[in-house]
Amino acid sequence: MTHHSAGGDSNIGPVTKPSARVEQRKAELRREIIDTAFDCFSEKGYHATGIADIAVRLGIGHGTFYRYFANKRDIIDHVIDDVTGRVFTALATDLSPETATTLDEYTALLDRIGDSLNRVLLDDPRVPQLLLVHATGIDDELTARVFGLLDSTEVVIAGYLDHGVRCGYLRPDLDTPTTAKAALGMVVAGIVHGMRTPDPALLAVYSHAVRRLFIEGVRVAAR
Amino acid sequence: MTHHSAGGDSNIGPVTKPSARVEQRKAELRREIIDTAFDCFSEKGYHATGIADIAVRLGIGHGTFYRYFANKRDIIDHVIDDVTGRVFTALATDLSPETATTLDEYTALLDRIGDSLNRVLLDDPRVPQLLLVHATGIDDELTARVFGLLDSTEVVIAGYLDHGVRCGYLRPDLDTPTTAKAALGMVVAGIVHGMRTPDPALLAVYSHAVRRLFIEGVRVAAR
Amino acid sequence: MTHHSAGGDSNIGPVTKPSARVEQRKAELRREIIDTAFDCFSEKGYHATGIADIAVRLGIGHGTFYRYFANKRDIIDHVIDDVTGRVFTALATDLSPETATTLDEYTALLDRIGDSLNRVLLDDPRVPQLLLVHATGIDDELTARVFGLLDSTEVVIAGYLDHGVRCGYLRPDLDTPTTAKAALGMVVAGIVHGMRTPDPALLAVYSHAVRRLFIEGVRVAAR
Amino acid sequence: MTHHSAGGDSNIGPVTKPSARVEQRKAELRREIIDTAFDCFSEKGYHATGIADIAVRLGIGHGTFYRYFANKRDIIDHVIDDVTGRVFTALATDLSPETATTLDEYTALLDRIGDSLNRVLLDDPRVPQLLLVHATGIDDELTARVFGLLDSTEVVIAGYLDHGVRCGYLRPDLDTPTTAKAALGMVVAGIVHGMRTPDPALLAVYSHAVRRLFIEGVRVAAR
DNA sequence: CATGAATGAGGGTTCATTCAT
DNA sequence: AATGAATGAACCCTCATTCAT
Repeated sequence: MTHHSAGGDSNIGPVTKPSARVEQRKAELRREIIDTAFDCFSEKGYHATGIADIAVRLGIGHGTFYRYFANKRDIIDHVIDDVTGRVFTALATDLSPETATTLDEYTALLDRIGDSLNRVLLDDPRVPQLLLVHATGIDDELTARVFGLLDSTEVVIAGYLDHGVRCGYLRPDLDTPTTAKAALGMVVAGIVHGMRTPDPALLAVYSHAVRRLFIEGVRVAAR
Repeated sequence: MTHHSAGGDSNIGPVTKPSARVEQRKAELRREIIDTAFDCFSEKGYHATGIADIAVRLGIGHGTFYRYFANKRDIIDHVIDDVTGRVFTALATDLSPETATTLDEYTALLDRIGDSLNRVLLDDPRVPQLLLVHATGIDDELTARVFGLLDSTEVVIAGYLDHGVRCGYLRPDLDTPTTAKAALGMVVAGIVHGMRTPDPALLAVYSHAVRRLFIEGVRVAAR
Repeated sequence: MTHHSAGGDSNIGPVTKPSARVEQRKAELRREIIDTAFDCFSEKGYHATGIADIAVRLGIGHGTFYRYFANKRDIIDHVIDDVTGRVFTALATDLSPETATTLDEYTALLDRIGDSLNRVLLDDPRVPQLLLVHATGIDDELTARVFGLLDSTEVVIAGYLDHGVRCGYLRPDLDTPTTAKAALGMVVAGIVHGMRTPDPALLAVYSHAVRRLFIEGVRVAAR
Repeated sequence: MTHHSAGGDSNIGPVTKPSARVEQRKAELRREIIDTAFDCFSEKGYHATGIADIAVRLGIGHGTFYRYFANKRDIIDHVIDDVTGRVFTALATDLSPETATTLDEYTALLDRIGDSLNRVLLDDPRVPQLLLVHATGIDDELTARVFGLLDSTEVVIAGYLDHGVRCGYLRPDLDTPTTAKAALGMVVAGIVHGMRTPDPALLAVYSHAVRRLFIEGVRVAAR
């Protein structure tokens, strides 16, 4: 029964139907198109990128593109989705929710968050390039989505701050949503910085300065 | 501004030469084109705006446009220049360079800077709309210019911080350029916030929170 | 379905060779493709119908289509052939050639012809829809074929007229080919009418009016 | 004042404003586009004709086309309008409404109507070519318009018949709308005939046969 | 033999830019 | 100097057809 004849894919058990092979190949190509589109969009921008550019770079006919995505607008949506997903996944893995119960632990948490961000975004500066430089201004809807992303992040940060207030190592009167917005502002500034001059060392310096500013402010010896 | 012509043209008494009249009219129209282009670009974005849109809105032929600006790329440059100039002028008027010698004075100065920004930008949310949403991603060069603007602002902020350090009301070991970047991040976050939901009250809340965070950090009772 | 195993499946008596089975299946599918193509073409028109539309409606892959027909042009040809054949078959069955020997019999014959036409064409208004609305203008050759159809019909009609002349109940000086053309014009007008508003009653009224006009003309009491 | 200087078109009186010149030129080009589109559509059909074909044949850039017509659909509409108008104008000039009061006069009127039709349509067989061969099947709406044209004609014919009934030279029980439809069928058959083989002589023969059939029917000596 | 993924010619449409008036 | 008619490069998208599986 287990005749390992030619091919070997038509054997017993849950046979990978030929359609499954094809299905997988399609998923692969879809993935490749998204990736290549991501490359093009983040490098040249949405408007400067033609469907043909994506197709040529992938070595496929441009008609093929339209078998996988409805139109040009469709692909940028999927690219953004993909990038967003990747970023959030990467972040979510790393930072456990409320491990910090003291200020020191909190500082350490911030360290880790910063590191994660750096790893995710600076590993590939094309991510912020796409999200912050090229994705805005294509479309009202898309712009809204990017800002929505930032809003979500703010909420997450605010959650961390709330936790800190509850634990008593952050000011009890802290306006957490607003402070979250300010914090995110600093984070984004750092991301943009790293995007423009991708130097891990500089990033570390920035992270450190932000962390200290955030925790202690800039005044001399408090009191 | 760059009239290198012979003889002054705004000379009292002696007849305003016809050419001067014409020159003035041209300058006016040029100004109007820039303003209208600003309107269009900030509302619909660069790519969605056609030269015809600008011309129609102004009531001129679109051929005329090209007598004043070399091409579409040229006008966005001038619009950005114009906006930048307006912002800096407005800010420069208000905030005297180094009037703060104590932390309280410094806080007051920050107040005033914040107010100025609000007045300038939130008065017309189309300014950040243009600079942050629509101007990026048109062009590498233009993107660079927008970032250059932020860089310049950072330098200015860093100057303030240096002054504070010298005056002794800011931490002597403050990494001023880096802290400036973080500060600008918070400012930009506020601007974006105001651009999206233009509510002066919310803005004031944000300004206050940022100021306090900046001065004191977020920790409980320092030490 | 395509088990080409040994042994005939439904072979009574002399074995239907497997190839015959296949041959028959092919013929069936071919038939179905033509029918479905007819549906699509007559409903949406030639250009608005894609090969994919036909294939999807039939539940076959669109590649399969090309195993039965050379190209899109090919199928419309066969559809027209098929329709033409069906119409002529239906008509031929009913109307025996030269049964009319008196004017009354002739009138009765015209009745029957009219009824047949109605049955064939109005039963399915998609037939004239295809032939008269969609088939013309695709192609010079195809247009010619449709007109050829009409020409053939003219010849048939002329035959009937000749018979009437020979029998003496039609004017001896009747220009039969030309009159046939006029008669066909009236018939086609009726078909188009029925195609647009398929009401058997109206059709009957039209048939009657045409018959009387044809036989007697429109003048008052001849002479 | 009357300096007959160069040109001579800027003289006194209602000066043809330069804009008027241009306006006229635009109208001309618009006309030429319609004519050329008519040529292309009637020769090759709607689908086989590209905007580029029209433009090239006219010696203009294809972008220019879009300054005069919104899209491809728009031009066929205007072409049909134009053709329709031309036909109706030509017919309306010739055939005065109700000049016929006797059967003989009526016959003469039919003669003239026939001649007019011949002149209009056979002068340019491309007119029926466009209307009957190429215009149907492009679009439901356009097909409806063509049929509407025929309907209108039917109404006109019915009017003539009603007049004849009132005058007493046509059967009092004549179903005029229905007979009009039949009559139009014969006319269209003739037009199609002339379109396919444009021979005035044949046309005359057909006209004559139709007239006689129409007036007297085909039976022998009406008692 | 059936399938449908891949292909690319082809066509409609837009719009920045030029230039004759 | 102003105008806007003309232009054509460029781009998005469709769909008939091919061919490897």
